[in-house]
Amino acid sequence: MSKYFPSDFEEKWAAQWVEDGLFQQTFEQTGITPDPPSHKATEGRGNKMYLLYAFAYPSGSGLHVGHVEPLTALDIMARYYRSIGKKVFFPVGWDAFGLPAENYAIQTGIPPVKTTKDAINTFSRQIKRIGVSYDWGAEIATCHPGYYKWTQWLFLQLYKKKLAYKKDAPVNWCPSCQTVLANEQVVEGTCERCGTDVVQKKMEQWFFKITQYMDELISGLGSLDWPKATKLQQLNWIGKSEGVTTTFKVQDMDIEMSVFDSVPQTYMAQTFTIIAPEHPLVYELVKGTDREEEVMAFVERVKKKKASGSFDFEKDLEGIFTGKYLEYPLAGDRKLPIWVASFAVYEYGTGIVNCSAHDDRDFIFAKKYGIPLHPVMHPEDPDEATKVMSLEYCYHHEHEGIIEEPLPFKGRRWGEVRSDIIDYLESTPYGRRDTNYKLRDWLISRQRYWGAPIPIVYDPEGNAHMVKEEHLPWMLPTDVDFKPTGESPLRLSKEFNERVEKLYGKGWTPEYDTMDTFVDSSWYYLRFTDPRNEQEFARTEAMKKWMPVDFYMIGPEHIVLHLLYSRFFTKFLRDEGYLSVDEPFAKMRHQGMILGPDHRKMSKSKGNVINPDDVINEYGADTLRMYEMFLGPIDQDKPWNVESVQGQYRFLKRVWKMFEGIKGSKDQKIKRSKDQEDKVKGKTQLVSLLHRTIKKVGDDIEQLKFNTAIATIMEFLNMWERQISNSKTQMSISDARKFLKILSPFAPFMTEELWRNQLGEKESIHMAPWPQVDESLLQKSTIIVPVQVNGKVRGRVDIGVNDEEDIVVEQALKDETIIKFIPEKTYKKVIYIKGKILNIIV
RNA sequence: GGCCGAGUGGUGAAAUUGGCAUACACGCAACACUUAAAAUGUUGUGGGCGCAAGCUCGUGCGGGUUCAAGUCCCGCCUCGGCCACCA
Repeated sequence: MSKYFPSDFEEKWAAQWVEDGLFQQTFEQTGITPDPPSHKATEGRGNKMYLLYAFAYPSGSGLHVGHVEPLTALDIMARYYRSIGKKVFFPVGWDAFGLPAENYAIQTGIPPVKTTKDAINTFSRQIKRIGVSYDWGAEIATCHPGYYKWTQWLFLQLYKKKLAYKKDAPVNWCPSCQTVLANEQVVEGTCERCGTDVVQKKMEQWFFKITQYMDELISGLGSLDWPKATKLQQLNWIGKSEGVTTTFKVQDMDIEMSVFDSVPQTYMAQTFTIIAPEHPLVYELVKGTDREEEVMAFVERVKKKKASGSFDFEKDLEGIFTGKYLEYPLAGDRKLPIWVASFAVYEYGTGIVNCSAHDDRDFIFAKKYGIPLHPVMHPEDPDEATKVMSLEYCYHHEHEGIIEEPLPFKGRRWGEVRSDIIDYLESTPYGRRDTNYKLRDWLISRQRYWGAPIPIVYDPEGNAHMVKEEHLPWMLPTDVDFKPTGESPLRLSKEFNERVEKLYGKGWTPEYDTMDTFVDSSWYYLRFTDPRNEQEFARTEAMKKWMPVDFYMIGPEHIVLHLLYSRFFTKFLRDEGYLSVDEPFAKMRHQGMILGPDHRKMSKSKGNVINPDDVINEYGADTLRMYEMFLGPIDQDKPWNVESVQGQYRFLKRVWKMFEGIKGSKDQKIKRSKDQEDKVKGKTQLVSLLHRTIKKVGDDIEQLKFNTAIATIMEFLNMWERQISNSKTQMSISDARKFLKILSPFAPFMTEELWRNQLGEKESIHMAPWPQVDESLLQKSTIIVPVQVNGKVRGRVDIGVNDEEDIVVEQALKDETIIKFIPEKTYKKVIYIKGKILNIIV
């Protein structure tokens, strides 16, 4: 047998597995008869295990070490769950539409179809090279007409239910990408992709009415096994808040204004009203008055500042008086001056707020412009109360204080009075209980080429009609120019325009926009269950068989958008009768980021990028996999260490060497002669450790603790080598086989090579069952227990596992080093935690 | 500003969930093999004191609970992530 050269066999086995179809066609088992539930099942419904890694965008630069970590983790799970008898479904697909390919086309003129195909080929090759046991038979790509046909179908279903609608709305526009961006794609006022300042623009846009499902998107989180932080972020994003909406008349005008307030306790403190600069009512208020010019100039200035992204609410806290007053009969004949204020948010609530002394921003604003304030709550300390009432500082409404007004509630506590005040406001003609959300409907229109065309056509009067289902897939035209013009590229396609007139009539025109790629990627896990179906997006039985996804691994960057959208689609399709699950992803975790050796995020400009191909060329794919899994906990950010990689290579070489000695040796019965006693003892110890290792590796994989699983395997190898050199004890072949098997999910290539060539097995190691743990071997008969005196470890005793306290104490008191610390030879108290520790208190 | 997470050797990190702190690995040092290097192997490796057995301090800082705290409680400090004008 030659030395360990991974390049000798890794690619051979990768090709062989594909040829033998080892991990293939699981989706075809989609079945009609569900499998009987397994007792081994710890996750998943019955015996199925749907494993999913976030839909990858096939970028031109190829696979990154950051992809290798989650891919390997899922692959380990896939191989492990298969060997304990689960039906594993582990499909692969490509989130293939999107801006980078189109931007590249703008630069080079190479069509996105071509670059995307190349990129997918590169990714596929690399993923196969690291041995990911994907089911390639279920491969899908969102840019394929066979896929986007159903994305368009989904759009039409939403349209039929009025959950897809068109509206003229101010949108975020990126001047560089020449496209509309969703709120979520605007980062600090700049475009998420190119960093250009985003501007506001009004356009007719298509929306999905995700807000229809807001309450269920909140309540559904309860049942999910997701990281706590992720759930919280979703909650914050939806931003539900309950309160009161009150409506009042503007003095001397025929205008009513509504305001939302989630802190209605302040209502008697409210002394002025602010309105967002973007609000159309601003113009109505000042139109034709002597304030019109000044106010509208202010509005323009603030809007521009906000659009540029440089708006800072503390620095730019400013406003202007409209000259109008809001009638406020809740406080007698009080009139609230109406101000346009830079910090009022048009998109939230009604865009109009009544302000009081009990809010930091309101307080600062009022002080700045000399607007009177009227505090109604104060602290219990009388000195402090005087300061608050004389407006020395803002006593924030989140503090627990004593209510002064309204009089019927006087003397009660702030937090406790809230509900009663809402009831009171509801009993007046002005208020009603109300709920507000931060979540907006989902803007899906994109003035872009490389996406799924929106399946809508317009008649000559401009009315929207659905593209007929028999015309799906509504093909993306190819005769387009990629130069950005601010128009949708599809507008200039001759074929596209002619197609519509031919199919629908003279003067009919297509919708030129394409869909946000998040639409494509928010239902792909359903298509996987029935990827070649041409009649339906997926058969109901197929989805019933596999859904929900049992384990989903995605990067933390997808916490908000992708997950909310996917949950929305799932709930919609359930309501339409296609699906029987409420939530798509039962269990989810996030992989951490692999940082550069300098502990910073990898990037070309920093020159700290590690290329997985280089690592494979030097050490092989097994080493790369082992290293990334050994680095640390999967959900944590971890720096790459160039030198540490060799540690894994060294370990694999040692394993390889061990199996050199195995070939040809037979399982021998060791004679129980005197000189053989060491051997027997060593062998017993080794076998016992092997079974503990098998158990721990399995447990660790199920808990995603891949780093400690590997450490455990290493400990076993250390022991194995020591036994060979100390007592000349070799393990039996059947035990060596078990060892190889538990290593095989981590290092699939080397273990396969040794399994077949060294152990002479005919079937792949990856089809072999996980070794059974012999529970009787897990028990040790004697253990070493640390002995503490007054809480400090002073010695150890060797005792039987089941020995009771008095025996252990007796043993401990025989030990000279221990007795040294018990000068009086007596003790007050003894604490013995069975098998763990003995503490003697003197 | 809000929410979440994290601080353990020279480095990446373990710690059966309150029970021997530093498993496993990297690095480093010495030795063996070698003409030499690489590779490999052996031994050592938290700080201080000591020839040594051993003692003592030690998980960001300060307190507390407990027979026992990296782990639980209270108060700080530092770093990272996300959201940030949401009334």
